[in-house]
Amino acid sequence: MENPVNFRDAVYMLVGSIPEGRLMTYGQIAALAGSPRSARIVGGIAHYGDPVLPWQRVVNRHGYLASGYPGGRTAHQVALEKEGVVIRRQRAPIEKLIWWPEQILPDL
DNA sequence: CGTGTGACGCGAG
DNA sequence: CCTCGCGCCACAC
Repeated sequence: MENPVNFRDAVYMLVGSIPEGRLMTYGQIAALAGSPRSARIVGGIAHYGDPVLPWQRVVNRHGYLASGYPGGRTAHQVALEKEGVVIRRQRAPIEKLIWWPEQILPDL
């Protein structure tokens, strides 16, 4: 059985599964969705996709805030800080907050 | 059905 | 730590 879920649907599923206060990267989501080199596509889906999903929990490889987030980086920062994520110099501590669906990390 | 992206990633300087 | 350049590829139109 091939993957019955389209890339985009897989992205939706993954983004929707990110716990509050945790983060995932575009590349990581792309890889888990079955297309490791489509990180940019995830960004595109974030732009055109369902605005209800917690896109604020998706950041780039370095933890930097999304340049195209509705309302700009400021809005992105506010959304994350609401979940307790501390942003410093436009960057989130991705190393500590990254969420891995297949791996339960010990309590922080 | 062809074309142009881009909320990315990564190497190199 | 920073900037610059280019390959990538599903998606919107």
